[in-house]
Amino acid sequence: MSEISKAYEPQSVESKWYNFWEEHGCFAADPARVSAKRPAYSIVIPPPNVTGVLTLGHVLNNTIQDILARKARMDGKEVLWLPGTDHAGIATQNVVEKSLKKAGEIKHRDDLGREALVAKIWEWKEMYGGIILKQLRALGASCDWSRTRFTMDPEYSQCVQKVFVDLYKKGFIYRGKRMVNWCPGSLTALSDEEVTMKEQRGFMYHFRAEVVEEPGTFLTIATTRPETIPADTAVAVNPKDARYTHLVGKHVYRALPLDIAKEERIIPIIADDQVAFDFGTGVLKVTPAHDKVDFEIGLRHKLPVIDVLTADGKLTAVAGVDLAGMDRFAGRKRSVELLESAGALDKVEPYTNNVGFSERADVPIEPRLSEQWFLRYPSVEASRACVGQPGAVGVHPEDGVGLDPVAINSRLGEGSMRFFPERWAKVYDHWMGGIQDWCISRQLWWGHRIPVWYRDTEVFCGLEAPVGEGWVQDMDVLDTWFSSWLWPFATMGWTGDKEVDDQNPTLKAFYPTTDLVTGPDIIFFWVARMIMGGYEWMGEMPFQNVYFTGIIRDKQGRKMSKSLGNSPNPLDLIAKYGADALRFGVMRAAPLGQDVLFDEQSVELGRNFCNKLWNACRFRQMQGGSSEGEIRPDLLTGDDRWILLRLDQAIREVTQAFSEYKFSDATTSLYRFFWSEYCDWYTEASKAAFYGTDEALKTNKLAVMDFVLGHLLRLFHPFLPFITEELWHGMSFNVELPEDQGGRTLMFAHWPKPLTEDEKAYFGVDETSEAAAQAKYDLVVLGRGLRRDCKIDPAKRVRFVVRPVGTLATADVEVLKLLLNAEVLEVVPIGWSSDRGTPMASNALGELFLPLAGLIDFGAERTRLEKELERVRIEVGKVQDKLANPAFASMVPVKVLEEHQARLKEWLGKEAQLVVSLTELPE
RNA sequence: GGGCGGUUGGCGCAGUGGUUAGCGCAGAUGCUUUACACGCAUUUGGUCGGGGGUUCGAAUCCCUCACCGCCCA
Repeated sequence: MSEISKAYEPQSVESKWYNFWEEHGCFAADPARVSAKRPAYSIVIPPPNVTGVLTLGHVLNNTIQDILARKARMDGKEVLWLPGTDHAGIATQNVVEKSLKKAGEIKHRDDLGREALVAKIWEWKEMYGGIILKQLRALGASCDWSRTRFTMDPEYSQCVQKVFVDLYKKGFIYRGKRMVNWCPGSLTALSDEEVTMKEQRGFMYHFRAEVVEEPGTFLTIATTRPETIPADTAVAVNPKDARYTHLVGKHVYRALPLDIAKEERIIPIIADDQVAFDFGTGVLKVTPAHDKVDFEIGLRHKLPVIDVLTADGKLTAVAGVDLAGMDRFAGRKRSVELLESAGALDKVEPYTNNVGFSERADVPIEPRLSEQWFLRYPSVEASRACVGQPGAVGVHPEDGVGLDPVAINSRLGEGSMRFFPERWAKVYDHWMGGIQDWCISRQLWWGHRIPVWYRDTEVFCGLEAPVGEGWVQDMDVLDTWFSSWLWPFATMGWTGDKEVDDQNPTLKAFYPTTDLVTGPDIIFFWVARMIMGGYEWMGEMPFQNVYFTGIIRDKQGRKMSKSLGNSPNPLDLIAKYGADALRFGVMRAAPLGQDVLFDEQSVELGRNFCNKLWNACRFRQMQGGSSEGEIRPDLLTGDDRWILLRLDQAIREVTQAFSEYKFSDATTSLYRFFWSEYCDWYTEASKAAFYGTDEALKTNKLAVMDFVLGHLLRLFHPFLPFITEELWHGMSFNVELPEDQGGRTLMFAHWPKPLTEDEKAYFGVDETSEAAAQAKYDLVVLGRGLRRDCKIDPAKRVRFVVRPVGTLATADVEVLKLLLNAEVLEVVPIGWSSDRGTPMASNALGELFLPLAGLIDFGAERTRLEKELERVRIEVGKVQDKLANPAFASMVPVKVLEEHQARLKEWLGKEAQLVVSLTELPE
């Protein structure tokens, strides 16, 4: 740092150091280095979609991971941060299909056929896939790129197949014709987790159906989906519903379709407990083909199933000529018209209900009967038990009643896995408690093909196609999450062959992983399933701690979205402000457990912060001298001792914040220490020495500064990796350190430790020295206030007089003088008295006078003093009232009582002083 | 309907029984003071969502209501 620019310029610095780290293998994890003295630390990245580009959500998530990884390296751990991407079945296939259509290459995927399309997607993936991993480098992510994995790597695919076959053989996987969530947009089945409920404003249609056995009697039925009337195979009432019991067992004419003869539209009136009295008219139309509940009713009553919808959500000929070929929503309108024309429509009311939407395609899902593969989850008990419940002692809300405490604890786990924030453990436990089988087959082409083959009635499940002629492989692929749930070990070279895996050094060293950082929105999709997968195949949980980030929103609290255009491109922000600025800005705004309101201003603040750090080091450099000086305790000033104690405090706070995953707390502590304490007070005060002539004092102060800055850069490194590395070298803090402990790079410098008692004694720092310095700075603030109140030009250097309670060291006098911008600071003994009416302020250090030799406006001074007196008297009153309460004195702890008495004394002292000042003030 | 989270100065937050309720941003005023105007100094804003209770003492604990958000049905 021979020539230092006035402002920090991140662009060249960032690429320089990132390349340096990569070239020197700083991110590489080596299991051979793991030992008792060098424990392993590992994180697997939540693999972004291979089609993904960096968003602020990724910035938040990956900055946290990088901070954790870098902190762990400084703690002397062997760190593996394993990166990679997810093939993301539906999303990727959609993206590529769309781009092919746009390019005019195809009109429909059938134009290419399965094999050719998959080949095209691979081509696309090789060309554009994984851009996001390159973007993560710009953020400073210290991933071990040599271990980058993709969920469709050959080895990874092998894992997926093995797991399927294993579960099949264990009886956890079965195939069946069931009601599933069908996405008419993507033409595939979805799992329950991929369906999100959305409130929809629609209508409740009331229509009449005539009772066959009692002509002229009508049942009124309420429905939101009249287009499915042609698929009704019964109407149902509650058996206890007195309004309808007499009709049970009779029949009605189904209202639609109209082109079929009435006699062919007769359906039974049945009784079923599922029917709610108070919903609609209490009469439910039963449509087994198009509703989950109705399907179950249909099973119970052996009703036929009539399917009137195609895969892409159009009505079939079965729905009648009037509706055939129409889209389901157009069909809804049309069916209402038909009911009306037939005189069967009773009334239409606005109605708001929740409709399941396909998460990917954002269209309403269609419950649909189809042949799919399902998984009964394995290792559920262990997975549910391992997550520590908040306050997990006592009774479980659902079924803990009557269990003895030991049983409850083993059921709920001793919290061997921890969630941050803790409350997600409850959500997890609740879901695990009501877990439903997982529909794992998808009617897509991009993904892991299901390893099952058919020949006539034969079914074969295995890693390889069975020998013999005529076998046809299942057409479907597996849900993407069926590969993601193996991520923590499949990425580490797991094979499923125990003997081989036991010899796998990566697995041995780094599994289970230490931390997982992800969003709570995929707690069921991914986190829960990984836990079950971990137990099932590794016999252990896959991670020890799970940190759930918040959701990034704009400053108005809205979610980031493309359509709103409120989602800034992180790369633009990095180009404008620097990666460190972005990281710091985001982390400062992201408290544990809360959504992050993002504002570009916070990145600007990060930029300003980096610039301040840059300039603080620049100031130190400008004072000259080597950076290897030893601190001489005998030469320490009050300011030096104070900043050493503040540093100690900052180290404690930041380290503590890390242990609780409270990153915004850590940034707050760092911000306060560096800006408010080190810059505003210590650096400013140091100028008194640097502008002076005491060379020994100067040299010692430089040593203190280097000590503090050296620690400071380490504390900042996980948050601001680039600028800290640049300064670390620029300040030559690396020079005397061993190569692997900060000599080559700050990345491996040791994390700072708080001062030991011995060190404190050596430096002579204690609470007294801290309080003394604090009082000095307080007095400066009071003195500046006097200047302001007396309307003295800030640039004007004036005379101050200080009357200290004890003794004031020369260095302290110099500091006071400088910080007060005083021409002269006269120290006077206790007996000294000022001219009448001299403005004065006092605190624990002593009294400070601003003699103005007749320049003062006595009226203004009187107002100032009276205002102050009023404030002080209010406080005196408050404390007196408390102490006057007999219950207070008798019940309160001694410590609190003494504290109040001391406080009263202090206030009374101030009051007396003000009274004196006022009486002395000339009229 | 059930569960969870939130409500503290204009904005974002900290503060889980004992101070004069803090911090950052924004605002105001004044400063091109030789580290930094991406800066410095000073400074204005709050009866801690409403009500009730426990306590010598409540932003903090309990009850209740209201509003906002998320998840599950």
